[in-house]
Amino acid sequence: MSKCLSCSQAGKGAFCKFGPQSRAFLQSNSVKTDYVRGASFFREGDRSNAIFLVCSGKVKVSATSREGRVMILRIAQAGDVLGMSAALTQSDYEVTAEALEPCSVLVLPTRHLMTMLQNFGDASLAAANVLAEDYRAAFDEARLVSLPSSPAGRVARLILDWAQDAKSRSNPFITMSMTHEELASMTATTRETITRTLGRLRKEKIIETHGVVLKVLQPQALERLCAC
Amino acid sequence: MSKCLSCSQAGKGAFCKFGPQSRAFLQSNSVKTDYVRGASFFREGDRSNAIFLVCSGKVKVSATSREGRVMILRIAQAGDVLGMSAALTQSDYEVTAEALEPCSVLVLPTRHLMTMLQNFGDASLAAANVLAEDYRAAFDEARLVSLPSSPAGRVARLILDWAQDAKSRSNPFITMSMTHEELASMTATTRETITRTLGRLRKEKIIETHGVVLKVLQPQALERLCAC
DNA sequence: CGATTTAGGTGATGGCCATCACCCGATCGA
DNA sequence: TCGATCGGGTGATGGCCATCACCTAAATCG
Repeated sequence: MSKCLSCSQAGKGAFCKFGPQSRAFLQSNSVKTDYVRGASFFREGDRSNAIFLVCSGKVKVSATSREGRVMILRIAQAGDVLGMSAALTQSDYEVTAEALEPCSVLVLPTRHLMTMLQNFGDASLAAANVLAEDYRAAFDEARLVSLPSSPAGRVARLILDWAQDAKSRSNPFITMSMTHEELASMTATTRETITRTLGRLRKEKIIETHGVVLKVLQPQALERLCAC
Repeated sequence: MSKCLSCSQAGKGAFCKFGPQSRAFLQSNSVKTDYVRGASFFREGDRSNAIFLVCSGKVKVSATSREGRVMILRIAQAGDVLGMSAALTQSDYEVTAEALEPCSVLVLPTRHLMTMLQNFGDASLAAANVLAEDYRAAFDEARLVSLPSSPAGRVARLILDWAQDAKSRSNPFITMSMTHEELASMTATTRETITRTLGRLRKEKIIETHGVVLKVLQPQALERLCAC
């Protein structure tokens, strides 16, 4: 695997696998930028003017209602690209992207993105793959929130998703580095319900927690709860 | 606007605006297929092997939980393309596509899609736009279900979205050609709640219905209800 | 170090809505 | 023409969970 020049990592992201031409174009037309924890790349409703290639750090992607209710769509990491949909359709950003950790990012202005897509076939395909990932994240979120019939079920579903993810990395433990508040935003419920639901799952020996580490003891019980 | 050869319509969809080369390729490598009402193009979990260009008819795009709960993602129409994400990532279909009316469709096998994307720049861009639309549909659904705090709020939100849509076609009336059951599937609630909520909105003179035609009398009241 | 903020835990309460059950009218099919 | 099916309407009920309120411990910070 070739290295992603800008990240100096073996990139897994769609934009890390460019050929020499598109890579050179990307390098000379994007600006490397650093964000401190809490800083926003862009906010919901802003006019879109660039896409953001995450080189390091974690990024919270969310949308907010006027009343202040927050929906967390996903947590983006190195290799992910943010703002592609808004840039392609030349519309406002539909989400807010905010650094959860200090982040290093390549910022590629929309006009250069367009040039790149028109000139380099591999870039077009990469853009399509980025959008396919964005779509899956949104679809999974919709599914997570729509299908289980209760908040408790959604929490169960979320834990199951994590478990599957951990399993795919052959790790029996889940590292849950999110606050109850954030979990509530991902499952369309409230902080108190998260606290109580996790407490109940612990008491019923369905899960086990040690600090941020979580272990699933009875996957079937979780599946029964979410029923999806 | 050039005609979409296969639909013989002035196409609005991304795949209706091809140049002569890609259009010819599409024509000679896809198969025109008709589906009767109720027939499935593909079902959730099927191995993906083609994309589907809707030429006429309406298509319900949905996902189902094991327990039978249904989430309707969107209703696709002429010009829309279905199955792009699964084809691009060479994975199983993540949704079920089902004809709500007799449908005429161009079916393009995945291998030909890949060839097309590699050879024609406009096709790659069109694919990216299709994915951007898919993403927006999923995002909007997630937002609709996540942000309003109650089922009644989600119904209000849905009606507001329709109203905006109707307004953009400068039409004061909304044609609601869906059953209460289907509305429930779009708002993650139950048929009874839909019936009762619509009844309440009627009684409070917030909306007015005559058969399938719906008119919003007090948009502000709806916004207060959904609070998003 | 004291003050403040943040994360998490918990009790009380009340309303909403999922569920079950049943009914009615319209449409359809044989 | 008559069941059968489907879409829609409605009552009763009970449980879940959103909301509010308050508390504790830990972290942060001046």
